[in-house]
Amino acid sequence: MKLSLSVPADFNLHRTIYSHGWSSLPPFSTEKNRILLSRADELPSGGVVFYSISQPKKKLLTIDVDAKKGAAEHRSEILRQVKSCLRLDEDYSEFYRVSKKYPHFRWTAKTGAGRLLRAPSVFEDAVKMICTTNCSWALTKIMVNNLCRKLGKKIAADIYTFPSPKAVARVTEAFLRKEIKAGYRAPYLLELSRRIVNGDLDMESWRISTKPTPELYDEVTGVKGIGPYAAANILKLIGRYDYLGIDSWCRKQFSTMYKDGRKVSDRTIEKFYNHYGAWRGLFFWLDLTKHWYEKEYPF
DNA sequence: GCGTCCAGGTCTACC
DNA sequence: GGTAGACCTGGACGC
Repeated sequence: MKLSLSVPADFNLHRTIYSHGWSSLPPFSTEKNRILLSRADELPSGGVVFYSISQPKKKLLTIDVDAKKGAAEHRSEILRQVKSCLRLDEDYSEFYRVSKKYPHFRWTAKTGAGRLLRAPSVFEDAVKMICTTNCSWALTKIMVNNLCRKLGKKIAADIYTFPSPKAVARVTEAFLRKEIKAGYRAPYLLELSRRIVNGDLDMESWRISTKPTPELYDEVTGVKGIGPYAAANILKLIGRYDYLGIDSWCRKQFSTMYKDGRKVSDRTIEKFYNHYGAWRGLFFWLDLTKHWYEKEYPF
């Protein structure tokens, strides 16, 4: 089954797929030499699907739903998931208007950069974000792969969905430590999942929250295992760009770009991007990753 | 092949 | 409010 979806004129699938590392973590996957994003999904209705997204025309996406790898009849649900992951319902015209004021950032509007790929659920984004903390990218990939393979639903050979909060909540801390390789993050993942299942935590409401960002930031950092770095990046995937989310890679990259490799404090970096206002987190990220598209993606 | 060391973000205890 | 140490793993390195 093939679905079509019209997209805003400023949308660029290539830029969104490679906006950060999510496209190389399951249940997302990409293909070498093709601008194509695939995903295995367990839909809110319970159906499982596998689909691939391409952009044959500037204002049109094609979604190829593989009928052999899951039920293909969930048309509206699939479209809703794709729109959410690719940030198609969000308006970036204000961001591009601001970016045009800065010669250093005029390229963002010209290339359609800015939409950061996200998962259909905040839960998946949050779990993955915790799995990026205090470890190498290689270990993040191992943890997320294990989560999908051992707790997700199998769709086809080597294709699994991301586990639901319920699926994570029913395993033990020892399982998460040893089988998923989450190590000391295991109690964080377990508490997060169990709080969702018990109804103590409604992460999904963060995407539609009208709370001021600092208030939401406090709520996000209130979840065990989510500190300043993870919270800032989760907020970016919600559409709030007030915080930078500086990690060791960002510090190094900033230092290389602007300080001849000298050590820099986070305060210096924050001051550097402060005048970009509510969009500073997005300017910060696009600035540090601009070279990816000219050289090679690091994930 | 084995042992040691280091990097990485967050939490907790302590000052 | 700031700081030190623990947490855990993979990878780099030396032997």
